Amino acid sequence: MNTNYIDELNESQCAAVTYNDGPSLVIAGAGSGKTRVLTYKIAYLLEQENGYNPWNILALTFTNKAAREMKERIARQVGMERARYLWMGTFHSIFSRILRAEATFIGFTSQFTIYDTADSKSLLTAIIDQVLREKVHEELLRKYGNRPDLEEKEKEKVIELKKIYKPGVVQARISNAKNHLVTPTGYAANKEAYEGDMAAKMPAIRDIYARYWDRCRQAGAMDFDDLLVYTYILFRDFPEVLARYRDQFRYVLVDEYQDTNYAQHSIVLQLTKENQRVCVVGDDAQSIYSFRGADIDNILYFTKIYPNTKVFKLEQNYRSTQTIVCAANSLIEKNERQIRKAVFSEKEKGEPIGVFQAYSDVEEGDIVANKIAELRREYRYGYADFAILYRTNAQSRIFEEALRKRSIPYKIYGGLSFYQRKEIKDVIAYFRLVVNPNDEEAFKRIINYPARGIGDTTVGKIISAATDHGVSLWAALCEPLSYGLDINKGTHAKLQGFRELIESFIVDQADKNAYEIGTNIIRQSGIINDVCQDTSPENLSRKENIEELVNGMNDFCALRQEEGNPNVSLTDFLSEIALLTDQDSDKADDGERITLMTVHSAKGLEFKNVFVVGLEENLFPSGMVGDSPRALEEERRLFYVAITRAEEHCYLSFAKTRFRYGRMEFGSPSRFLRDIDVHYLQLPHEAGVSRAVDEGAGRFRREIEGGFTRSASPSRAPFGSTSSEQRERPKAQIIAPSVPRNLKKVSTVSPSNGVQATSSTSASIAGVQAGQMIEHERFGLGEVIKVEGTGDNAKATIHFKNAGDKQLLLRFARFKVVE
DNA sequence: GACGACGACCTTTTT
DNA sequence: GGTCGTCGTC
Repeated sequence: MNTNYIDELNESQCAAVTYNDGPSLVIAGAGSGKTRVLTYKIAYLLEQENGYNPWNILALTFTNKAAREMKERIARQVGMERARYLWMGTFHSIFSRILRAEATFIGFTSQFTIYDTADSKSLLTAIIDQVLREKVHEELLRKYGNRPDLEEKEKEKVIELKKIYKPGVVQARISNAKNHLVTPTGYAANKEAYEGDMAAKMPAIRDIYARYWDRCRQAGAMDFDDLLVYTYILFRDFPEVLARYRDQFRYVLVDEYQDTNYAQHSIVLQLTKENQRVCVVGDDAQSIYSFRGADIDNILYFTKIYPNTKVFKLEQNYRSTQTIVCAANSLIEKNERQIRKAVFSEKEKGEPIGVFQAYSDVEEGDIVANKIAELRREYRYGYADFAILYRTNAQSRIFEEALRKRSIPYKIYGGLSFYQRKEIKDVIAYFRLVVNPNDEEAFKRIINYPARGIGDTTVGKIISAATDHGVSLWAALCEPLSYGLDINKGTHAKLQGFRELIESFIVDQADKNAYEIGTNIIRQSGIINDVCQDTSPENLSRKENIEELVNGMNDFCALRQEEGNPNVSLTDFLSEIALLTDQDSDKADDGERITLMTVHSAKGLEFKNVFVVGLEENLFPSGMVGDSPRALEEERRLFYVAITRAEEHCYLSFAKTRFRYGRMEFGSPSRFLRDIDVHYLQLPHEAGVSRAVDEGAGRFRREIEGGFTRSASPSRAPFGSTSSEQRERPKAQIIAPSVPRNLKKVSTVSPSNGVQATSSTSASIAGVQAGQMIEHERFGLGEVIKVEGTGDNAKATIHFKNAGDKQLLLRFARFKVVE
């Protein structure tokens, strides 16, 4: 435990940490130790005399990763036994926790489903179709009366309209409304919204929104935006509930405040308006998520909302060379809307930022790959010291090819996440339906998967019967007769078969943990058979993914049990994964690789060497900015984020021609290249772009610090990680015994609790004492601090070298004593 | 209900 | 250029 951490802070960091008499706004320039300030501030709050209890502190972040890392760092300061009771997490996860506890107030159950973006889009597609049909039908009826011969015309009209009502666009508008806390009623009454819809030729959006809202409620489901909207409504309509949380959260901290939207801002205000104990940290220059509803005004005008705000500016950059910092400053200066600050670095001056011109996108790939090889030779960098950042994911392919050609290892971020894969979504849909049978999207997904002869026609009938009677699809399925379902005997039997299957799982669920019920479902639903039908590569990979999921569930249950939570239900598992993203299961640190990612996903990261590529007009800045100055400024901030990821070397490149949408296109260098003071650039020796190279920038010799790599934080996904360490552990067998090929030998599953009994759960655990060193399967080496309780309740506090302090129930803990 | 052909589409994406 | 959704055929 480190008690003198205050000494490690610079003056402004220290001031920000120790001030807590009122609202504070910490403007944290890139690389200025923002996370350090937040963690130390929380530690400081906990350790003050008459200080705060951990559960009095609410700390909100945007990513699970940020929350986890911060919690670990705080645990290092104040110990895990206190840190674990902090309310620290993403907006969405904290609010879903609150909503599950208070679900009845807003007419939900605590089992509510969380629809991901795909679910919500799929539901919207269905609703758009429905609403348009009805509208067109009504209109023709009104105009011409009942004429069956107009059916064709009706169909055509619907198809035409569907081209305008694109699900993605409709979804964005509804999401935007929710982010501004506008409910369907409010939307219908909102003149501005209606005019916007008319301008977009989509007057029916208000109806679509209303129906979407109702259908979600009917299904007992919330989308990501609803988690915010309903939290706001809960606090607004039930002052006694708000009072409870307001009294509990005596101090509220928000990370990345520049990325908050109106709803998030409003909820923070609900909680803090009265006592004003709030601290927000952020950098307006790094606000790059306005397309997701983030409103930079929240940070720009924070001091207007909280008039007594004390503002702290962290301006010393500890990450980058002076040249990189100055170049970035000269760029961001071109923005109007910002909080002025003077970021500076006291590191070496460093080398100028190299600018490369390529004739084609392919050549750009070659130039970058060659430069990487050159830098590696010259400075002995590891592969992990490099990142290639681009504006769009589509640009990654060229660089992949260039790197592959030279056998340079790389990893790509982005693309389909684990939980977005079809086979995983199918399995999860079963889980979801078992937990919440009203879940419409889960229902539609699996009613005929694996194929059981229930086709689209039947599903269509169920849907219209359900909507006509205002019940869920499940309710309609259970009582087809009462809801006037017109189906034949055979279909009826198939439907009831499905109902019985799901009901058997529901019954099963009562006395089984998530892992057991999960494997049961996968076996008995027929998913296994479907996946094992043949050994095609796709099926093999699907099988592996499902195994991965099951292993994740096993880990999840085991971990929760170790922490003293014996009954891990399917609901627990689902609510955990609903808000997980791929970034959370960091398969990242599996060695020496170059990183390829979009600038957006690079936010918050740092690399010794950064290549920002594709700096062309209509690409970076994106062609979508049009003539909107606001959008252009956001693109500029995005470029600012890109440059400030670099610690030692930064390179910018553009190509004169590029393949896009299958066509060769000509491009011109990005206007952003001209926004950077030429003093900090090393321009290519080409006519037109060439300028005198600044010799004064000098050259710095980097001290080569031996063959090290930056030690990545030991953070890890709560479970389901794909790291190699865990791959080596025995896997649970879920595949039908008839097809055991290719499967590694697996351990037996103990019938009592469903958790693997492994060799490391040895008898020696009975004699664990303080002071011993142990090796845990998951957390690695650690020292036993103390042991309390006896028998089944025996609990050890262990200080892990890489994972911080943990309290584990010996009964379940999987470790062995080492000498 | 499965499969192949054809056409429309295309930014970024913390949850 | 690559993906996804729709439509027509067996």
